[in-house]
Amino acid sequence: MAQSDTVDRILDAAEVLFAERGFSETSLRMITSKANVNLAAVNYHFGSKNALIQAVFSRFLSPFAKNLEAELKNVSEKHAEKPIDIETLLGIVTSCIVRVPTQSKTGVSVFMRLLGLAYTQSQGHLRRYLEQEYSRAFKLFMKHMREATPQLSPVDRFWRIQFMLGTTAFTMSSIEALSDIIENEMQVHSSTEEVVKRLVPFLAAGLQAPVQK
Amino acid sequence: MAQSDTVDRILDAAEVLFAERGFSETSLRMITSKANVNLAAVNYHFGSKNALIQAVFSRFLSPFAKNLEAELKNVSEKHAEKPIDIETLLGIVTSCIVRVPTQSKTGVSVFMRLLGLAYTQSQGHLRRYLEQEYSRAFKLFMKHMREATPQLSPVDRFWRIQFMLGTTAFTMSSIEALSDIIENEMQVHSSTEEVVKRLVPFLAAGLQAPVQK
DNA sequence: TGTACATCAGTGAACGCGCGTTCACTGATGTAC
DNA sequence: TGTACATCAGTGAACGCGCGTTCACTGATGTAC
Repeated sequence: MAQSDTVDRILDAAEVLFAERGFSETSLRMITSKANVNLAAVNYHFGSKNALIQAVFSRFLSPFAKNLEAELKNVSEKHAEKPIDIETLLGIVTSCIVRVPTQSKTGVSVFMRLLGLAYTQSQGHLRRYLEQEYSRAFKLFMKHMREATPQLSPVDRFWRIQFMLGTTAFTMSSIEALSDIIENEMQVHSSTEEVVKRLVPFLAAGLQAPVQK
Repeated sequence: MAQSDTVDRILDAAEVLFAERGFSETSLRMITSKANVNLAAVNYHFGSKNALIQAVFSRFLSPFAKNLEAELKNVSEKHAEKPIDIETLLGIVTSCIVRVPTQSKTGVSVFMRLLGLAYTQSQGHLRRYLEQEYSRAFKLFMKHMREATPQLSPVDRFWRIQFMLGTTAFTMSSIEALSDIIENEMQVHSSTEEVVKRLVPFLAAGLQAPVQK
């Protein structure tokens, strides 16, 4: 056991358990026993349970944000000042997500479920941490979103982007349960990648729907 | 204090606190002290915390399900065997939701946030209870959904309905936070009803989006 | 090269706390005879 | 009409439990002289 592979073992176990059960429903004792690590090691290495939660997110959000910023800059240079259309924009986001987990330890679906939970269960400290930590990538993405939907008023755009994030977050947070249901009822297997492929046209159509009255 | 208005006081307090904080983050002591009621009264009247959670949902879901079934039957008779279109269908659902809270004690947004949390935080017992209790209304709604989207394959329809539920649940569960943000940033006030009005075209467009490949 | 000390990852046991639940009890109201 | 008993809403205090956190400690490794 090399020096401080303990830290990674804790992060791996926490990532999986948080994704399976949520944050307040996962105790440090569950995490440390899954990781085969002493209970006190979490507070030794991370300081608190909240700091551990944030560290779990950093480990996968940091490479994602880096990918996203790079890719957005790259594509917008190719587009030579013309705005990127919505489908391309959403495609960039999903491809950046899919590209991360090779760096992380577990599959895409765990990653996705955590993203869903982050929006859905966040207890304040996490939301504040994420906003502060990834505001640059988020603002860049929003700039392109603005350019891709010039027909929308700021208020309509705001709400539609929230609807889009909501759909994604929710779907991702319950993707395992939903895949099981459809496998039972219709004998069709759905990978996370396939679900994302179905999600993109739904979102793009919703974003571009005519505004009512 | 008339006989067993205690029960209603507990339900009122629990409804508000669950909506504000989620289920496992709300303790019985918070509920009973807000309700000005003895701690033991919850277990006396409901038996357990889980049973209280279910009771909170029943109190608003039962009239909603009743409204919905009646309205669906009513409108489909008028349509004389022709399928109801999506916009009308979604309009029926939202109008049935909006019509409930006069029977319940608190506003629409609490109701909505609870609906969101039910999907998002449900700890198994709640999901099982809701599925069993309201399967008839749900199946009726699904039948009309099927007829309104004949162009979709069963798998596509399944996923798009989940996307739709997800968008709604998520938006409703964070509607307060989002309304605050937009009020700060753009000086625009958004009532729950207005957000729902924005949501419907988004959902309808997503549901009817062309299927990719 | 040897010794003394500092640093650091990790440990085992305990801490205090808030939780859901239980239990013996009270006091008001209804019912039977 | 009066008495004995049953029912029922509500109470106060305690129960055991699992939680996140703390603390004194160990033992290995690195550093200074």
